[in-house]
Amino acid sequence: MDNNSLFQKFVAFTTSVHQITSEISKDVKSESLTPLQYKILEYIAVSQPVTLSEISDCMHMSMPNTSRELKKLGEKQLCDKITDPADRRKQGITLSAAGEAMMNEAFQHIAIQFAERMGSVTDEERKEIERALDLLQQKVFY
Amino acid sequence: MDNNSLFQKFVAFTTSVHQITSEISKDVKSESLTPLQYKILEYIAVSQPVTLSEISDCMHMSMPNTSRELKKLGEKQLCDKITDPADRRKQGITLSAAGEAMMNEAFQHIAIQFAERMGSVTDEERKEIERALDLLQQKVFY
DNA sequence: CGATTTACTTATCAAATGATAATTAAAGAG
DNA sequence: CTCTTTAATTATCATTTGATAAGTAAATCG
Repeated sequence: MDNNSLFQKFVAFTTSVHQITSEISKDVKSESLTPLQYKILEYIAVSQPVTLSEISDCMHMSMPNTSRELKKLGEKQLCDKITDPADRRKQGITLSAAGEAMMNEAFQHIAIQFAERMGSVTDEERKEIERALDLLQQKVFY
Repeated sequence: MDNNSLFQKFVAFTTSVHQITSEISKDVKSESLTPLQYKILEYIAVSQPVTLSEISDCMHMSMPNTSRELKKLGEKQLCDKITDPADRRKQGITLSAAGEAMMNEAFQHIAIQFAERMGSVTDEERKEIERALDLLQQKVFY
């Protein structure tokens, strides 16, 4: 059962990834944002412009709940909705300037934590790590 | 800024890991268990025996809330508490037989999903993947 | 055109989770 | 033996999140 030992490693690995990412982005959550709202902003940031339905699908939440949270984000001036001229039922959602600023700051903060963690890594190791990330992303986490 | 491109990869990678693990373990959640309760059981499963304080620390939840959830898990007969004879304030928490059974089934299910995903991977690739997992766990997600 | 479907909204309710204060019992310090 | 600290519990409340029913407006179908 070689496959089984690989699975063990997979489980241990994903557990570590969850733990480390949560640690790294622990105090990123701007007050005034719930965890869910932060995650939605994160998703918008990397996928914008995006529709409500897409958010609903990708984040596994119902349309009504998605609508509610997005309304709150809109009220907080963190994202903009633009009605799609080609299909006026759809709304293209993007980060507002304030939203971009907030997310930039958040990513900045995460980047610093990451840099600290990577601190004493040689160039050679850095390349190895990069190759390993590519490999796993391609063969396992696609 | 070579470090920056590595960071980009890191973010993309961790996002993928979260997405794939959530997909793989999507319908594992036994009804009658809340997500939090499932995560706690998962933690107990890999770290048992464990104290309440440890769960509280590692899962970033307050003692009262930890106590509440553990009480529920106890009522559901999924875990046992054994008072530490050396320090009778502490409780060693383990999975009950039923808890073990449930978690075995859950892991089994995840293992199958994983095997499907790994399906057409050669022995050589498998070894590369294993090395990549080891490397990243050691240098990044420690 | 009328009927149906799609994208989204509003309202409401229930459950899950987070936060705090107060309490108990055991252990450790002086 | 007191005093303090530690581990855990109980009770309570607020907030967050999930689920469902019903409604609106635009698009599409026939």
